Amino acid sequence: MTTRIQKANRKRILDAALDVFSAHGFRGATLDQIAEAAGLSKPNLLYYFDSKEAMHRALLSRLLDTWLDPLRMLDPDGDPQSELIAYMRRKLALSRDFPRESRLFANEILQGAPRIEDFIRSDLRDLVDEKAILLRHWASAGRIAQVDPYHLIFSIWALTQHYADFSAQIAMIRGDGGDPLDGADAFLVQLYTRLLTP
Amino acid sequence: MTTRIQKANRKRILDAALDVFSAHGFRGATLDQIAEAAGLSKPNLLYYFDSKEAMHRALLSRLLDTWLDPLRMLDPDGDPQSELIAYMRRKLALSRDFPRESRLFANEILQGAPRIEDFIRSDLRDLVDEKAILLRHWASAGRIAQVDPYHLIFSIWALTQHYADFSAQIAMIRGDGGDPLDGADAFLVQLYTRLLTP
DNA sequence: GTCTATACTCTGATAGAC
DNA sequence: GTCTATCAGAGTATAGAC
Repeated sequence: MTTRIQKANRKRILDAALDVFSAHGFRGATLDQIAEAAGLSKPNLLYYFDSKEAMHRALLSRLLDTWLDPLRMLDPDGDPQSELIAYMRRKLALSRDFPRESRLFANEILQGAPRIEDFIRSDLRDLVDEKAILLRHWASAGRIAQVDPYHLIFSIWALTQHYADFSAQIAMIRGDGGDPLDGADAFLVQLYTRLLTP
Repeated sequence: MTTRIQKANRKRILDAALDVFSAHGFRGATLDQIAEAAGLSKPNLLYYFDSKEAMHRALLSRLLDTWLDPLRMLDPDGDPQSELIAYMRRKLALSRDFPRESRLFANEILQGAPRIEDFIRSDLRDLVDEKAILLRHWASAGRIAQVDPYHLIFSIWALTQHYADFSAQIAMIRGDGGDPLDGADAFLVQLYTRLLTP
């Protein structure tokens, strides 16, 4: 039987591991750092997770489990332009609310996506292909401008995730006090409104 | 005296180190991998560079030395819209021609920019501030649309660097055969033309 | 369940022969 | 200049007491 304490400890460990993995990558992270951040001893970490890899896998699978949701929600029956702007906003909200998860993902891709290659080639690719067809329909029906659907999706990923993945740079340029995402929503709405209007 | 052979070996080592550092980050990279990629023994690497850090520093300083050039070239006396699109294209060309350098930079920022913080807070920040003023002038003179100058610059970074930093993902989604940047130029010209036209 | 102590591997760096 | 051999430290993981 799994107690409340066990659940709470697993949660604490994963939260600490997310801190460390997202900031240093898989190899750059050490169990010492994670133990320190979790307030537990190193062997105790390994009582809850079989290995460092197991922690990382747990984080990734938790992330991938919901990574597709924003794009999935793109409604074929909605207003095309509003739907796309709403999708962009859902992705931007993820960067605001879950920047560590975004950086964890970015680290994986930067390193050639060794641990999530299967996910990208199957689930993600299928979903993107499906939505690309939808975007093409919308474009040829004159409901949005003629744009390449794949680059349109990539652009939303690039622009929204940038605020999480490169937040260190943004903070250093804009002054560390304010919110790095300040004004991002208005700018991106303006950008996609102008891009998509037929 | 420095021989041709020494110069050539230093070059080989830096090239191999760029491969490894850009793919695995500083901590994730090992001297064994670099030695293997360079075709030299591990101690021989350390004959040419004092330490692993020294190799990394050499790569970063070489990179930062030219990192500002594309933005610097933004000409206050040119046509605003053409100048900005030309800037975007220079950045996109960097992603095409020097993807490893882009990933090296991305790795640094993801990890909080510990080694290039000074550069960002001084040189980069000053340049961005200077160009932001220029963009504001252009906007209030009605020569480009009213857009936030900082977010405009960030968007160019995000969109162009994405093609280098996330190329693994793009290749897996679009099919590994073709050039990940195929169609990117046309899409981005379309995007910025629509965004910037007053 | 949690800790101390420790085994064992990997990695950065050095010594010294050639 | 380049290599083989090796050291010292860090890092993951396990053993075993409590």
